[in-house]
Amino acid sequence: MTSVFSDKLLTWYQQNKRLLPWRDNPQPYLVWISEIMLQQTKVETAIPYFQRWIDRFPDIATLAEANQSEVLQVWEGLGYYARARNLHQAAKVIMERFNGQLPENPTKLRSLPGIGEYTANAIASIAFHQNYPALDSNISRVIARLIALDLPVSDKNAKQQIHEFVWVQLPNGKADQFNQALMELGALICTPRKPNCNQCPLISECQANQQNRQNQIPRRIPKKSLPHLTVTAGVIWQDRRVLIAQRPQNGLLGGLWEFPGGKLEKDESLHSCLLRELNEELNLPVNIEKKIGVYYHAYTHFKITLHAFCCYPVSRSSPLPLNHQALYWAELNELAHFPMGKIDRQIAHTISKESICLS
DNA sequence: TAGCCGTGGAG
DNA sequence: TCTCCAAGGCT
Repeated sequence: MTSVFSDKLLTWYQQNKRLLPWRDNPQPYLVWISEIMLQQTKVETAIPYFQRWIDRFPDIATLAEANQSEVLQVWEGLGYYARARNLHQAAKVIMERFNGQLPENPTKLRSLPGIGEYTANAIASIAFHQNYPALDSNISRVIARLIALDLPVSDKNAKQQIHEFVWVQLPNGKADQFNQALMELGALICTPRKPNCNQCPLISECQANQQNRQNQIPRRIPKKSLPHLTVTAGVIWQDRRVLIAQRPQNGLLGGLWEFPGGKLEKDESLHSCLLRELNEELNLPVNIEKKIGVYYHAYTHFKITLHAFCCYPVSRSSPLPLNHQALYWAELNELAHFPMGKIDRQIAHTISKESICLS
């Protein structure tokens, strides 16, 4: 059964939906990849990554057989790298336990790494046309405004009310359109700040608009200020090669490569910090030569200012991967083949372009 | 359960 | 280098 509400919503969606590379042909694999890429990521950001991913890994079997370093390379720049590691691992599980086919059941989908409640329901509805609501932050915001919910959407009670609302409104057999329509509305019209209420197809049913509180709903939770760290990194040269180190599998930038270094401690100079870190991480005494640059970056939970230096081992020696998965002496033209985070990629560009320390 | 996990764009 | 936050999941 349908309602005036869902009729208005679906009509608006048919007339205003964006043409997206995964939308016209919702094959399960394409829907899965798109949903993972879109977690905490804007559509415009994800599109070129999606195209590259599908070109490189056209199906689940190809993905399962790939090397993790290829997977992370294609993902480089998108962030939240656990998503890529989980996609890779899930592909292997699908080959082994599900005959190479993405399961249709939301419970089975949720057993795969990287798929939680939202993504399982999104795949079940969009790829397999099952009747499940997929509650993401867009939909939660839209519903919160529709019912003038005076709570943060993360609140347990708020989630309950939102959940009840979508289950009541969900048109049987059209969950795929319903879910995507609400998300599209949240992304294009019912935006977090300054929603475009005069273009909204649901304006006459929106309690927040009627109360002129659309800018106060949903309620925001004040954020803590981020700690700001100072960090050093060494570009260590030997035989015209530079030393790169692979970060541990889990945690920040897991599996990516970096120029080794670490956090500045209290009352420590940049040079002593770098010497100490290279000894702790690599058991490698070095001489520090010229400074390469200063890099600022904001992660999700802290900000850093990183000072990068050219270094040379005091004597010919072999560093040890005491804090890393692996070490590698790379030629400059090899660096592009090793997945890196934003700052380390910038450093790699700098030393490649300017031949710093090489002459 | 609340903290961890990237990056880019908008304001 | 200000704040906010985007189709969340994991521990």
